[in-house]
Amino acid sequence: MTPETLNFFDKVYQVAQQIPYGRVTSYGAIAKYLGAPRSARMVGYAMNNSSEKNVPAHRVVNRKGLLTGKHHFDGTNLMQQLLESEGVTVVNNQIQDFKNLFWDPAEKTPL
DNA sequence: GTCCTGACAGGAA
DNA sequence: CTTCCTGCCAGGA
Repeated sequence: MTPETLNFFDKVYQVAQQIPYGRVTSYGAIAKYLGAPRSARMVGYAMNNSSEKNVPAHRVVNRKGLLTGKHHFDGTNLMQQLLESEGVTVVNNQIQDFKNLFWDPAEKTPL
């Protein structure tokens, strides 16, 4: 693992921590923001180790607003619970009104 | 060293 | 609108 890789992972965590309460973003958006638009998968991979970090991984979903990473949380619907507790509506593992709740780290779009 | 896998994304059919 | 296929990059066997 190269130092650059460690930096990338660390950056991912930092960006994820910037996600506002009740907002969500995508792996690709984070990757693109870090200058690695082709490394969206690496963002998800980094999130795998986010358990030890203080990172709201539940606010990061794929571009369709689908909770693809819910299986990596303890419970079956823990990720959905966390989101709904923040006011985000989730139906069938999919975030409703995803486009409106989407938060681009580059744009930092306000609600 | 090769091969397989994965919390993705984008485009095509 | 949905489903399928390809490209990417890092890690583990």
